Amino acid sequence: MTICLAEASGAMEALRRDAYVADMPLVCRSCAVRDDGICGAMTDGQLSDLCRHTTRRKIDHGSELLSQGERILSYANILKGVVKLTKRMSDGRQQIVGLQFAPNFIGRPFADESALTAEAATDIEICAVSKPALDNMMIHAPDLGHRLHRQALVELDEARDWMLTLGRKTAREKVASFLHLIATHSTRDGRGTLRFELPLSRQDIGDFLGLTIETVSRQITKLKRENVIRIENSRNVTIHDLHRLADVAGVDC
Amino acid sequence: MTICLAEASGAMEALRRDAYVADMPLVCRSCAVRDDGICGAMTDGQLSDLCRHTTRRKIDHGSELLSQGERILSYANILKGVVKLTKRMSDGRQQIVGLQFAPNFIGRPFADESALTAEAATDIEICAVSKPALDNMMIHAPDLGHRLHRQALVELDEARDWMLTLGRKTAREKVASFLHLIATHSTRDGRGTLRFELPLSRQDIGDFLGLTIETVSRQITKLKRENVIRIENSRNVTIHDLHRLADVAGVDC
DNA sequence: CGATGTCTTGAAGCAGTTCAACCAGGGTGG
DNA sequence: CCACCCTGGTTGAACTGCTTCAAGACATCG
Repeated sequence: MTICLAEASGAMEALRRDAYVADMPLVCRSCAVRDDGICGAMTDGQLSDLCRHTTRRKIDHGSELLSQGERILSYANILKGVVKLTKRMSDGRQQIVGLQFAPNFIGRPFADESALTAEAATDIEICAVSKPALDNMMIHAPDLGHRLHRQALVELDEARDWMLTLGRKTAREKVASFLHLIATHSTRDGRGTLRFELPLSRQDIGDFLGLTIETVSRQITKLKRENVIRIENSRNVTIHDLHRLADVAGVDC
Repeated sequence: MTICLAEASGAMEALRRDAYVADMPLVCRSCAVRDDGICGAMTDGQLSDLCRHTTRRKIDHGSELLSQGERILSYANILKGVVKLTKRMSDGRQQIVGLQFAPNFIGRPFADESALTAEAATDIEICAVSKPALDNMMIHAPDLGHRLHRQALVELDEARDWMLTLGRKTAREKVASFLHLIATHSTRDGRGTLRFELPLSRQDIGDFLGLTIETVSRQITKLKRENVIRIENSRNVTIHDLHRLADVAGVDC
């Protein structure tokens, strides 16, 4: 099932051997998220230590990183792209319970088995870390523990925010909330207007919002007609007035 | 607004002064949760240190411990009772995003301002701890940090489980899920049959499930008619077959 | 160019809401 | 002690927002 976070050996042996002697590992030097995520909490020394247990990978959208009920063998840093975390019921119903963007960390310390499925929503790039190696490092680097603790709390806040969306918002507000979420996680280019590509299919959006694909589509069309958003090719979104979108989403009230 | 987690000084000065010289603080000796929650991670010495910054309190149901948007000045351990965590929108809609039972810890490390409201669902008893004191202790007691980290992750798991309930289950399944949740958090007396009192009003249950009070009532009545549950005085529940309830709830699939 | 997958649109159905009345228990005061 | 109210819960009937089912549009790719 799982293609990435399950196996340990990687393809970059040579690079990593070099890295081991250097102050900062070679792979990490050009890393986009060297100072973010959990790596920001580590010294060059710790990093080159840990580096012997990491593997960089590119993964196509749709591939599972980790599967509900499966043993967790690795953690991972997202370097690029979006990962969706989903929960499934036996009859096929499913709910996306979280979206992870770069440079976030994926994994669940203190657990052997995954309670959810992690799947690449877009094509992604990750830096996988062997679980025992990081667990071990956590003992000796309290700063690392703090970062992970902090991220867990941020994810908890996000999950609870979304519970309000799922439980109490209308379809219109839900869709607007989703667009708002993606908008605020994309790099703002230019002043005011935001332009980004949706990382999720309509089906995924539905699974994230607890709606059907049709309802999502209808609400998007409606927001389009009202000029709250603009969409081309069903994935490329432009937002002129983020504040207005937030208003429709019922955010920040 | 907040009546408890905001102020620092308490009524048990004398007791606590005594506690300071003893190995294990006097207040803690008879404490029901001494070995659970976060206190279980502490030595007697640490405990008597921390003890100078704690206050035991009884609080009536309905009282707010902490209010959305307010500064966090204290943490608390729940010794008895149930606390609900809610999020409100400006138009009055609200969603319960978590229930906390004894001996859980309430609070949000690494944040100054609360993103949610904590309110006593039942009459409760808590042991409030000054935030700076515990924050400080966290630096020197990594074990404490781990416990808090662990609890945050458990809460995250619970939140995500509930997202599936909110987003993808029917009213019937939702109500059954709620009853199942409460059932599994109450002490099982006797073999098989469970008997407990609902800690939440119908309104609260609705706010927890993203339903109206009427729908909750109807579904409960239906489950009653089908002998999945028994209810007396609208609050005292008896469950003969927990497995059957789990089945109706769509849990564990 | 047809084939396939993704998205949109329409029409009908239904689960859950809304509005309104009613019921039960528990206090309060005459 | 009964009449009164008040709060929390139940039940009914009409409505509506979202789903379901079904068909069509659009884009991509062999």
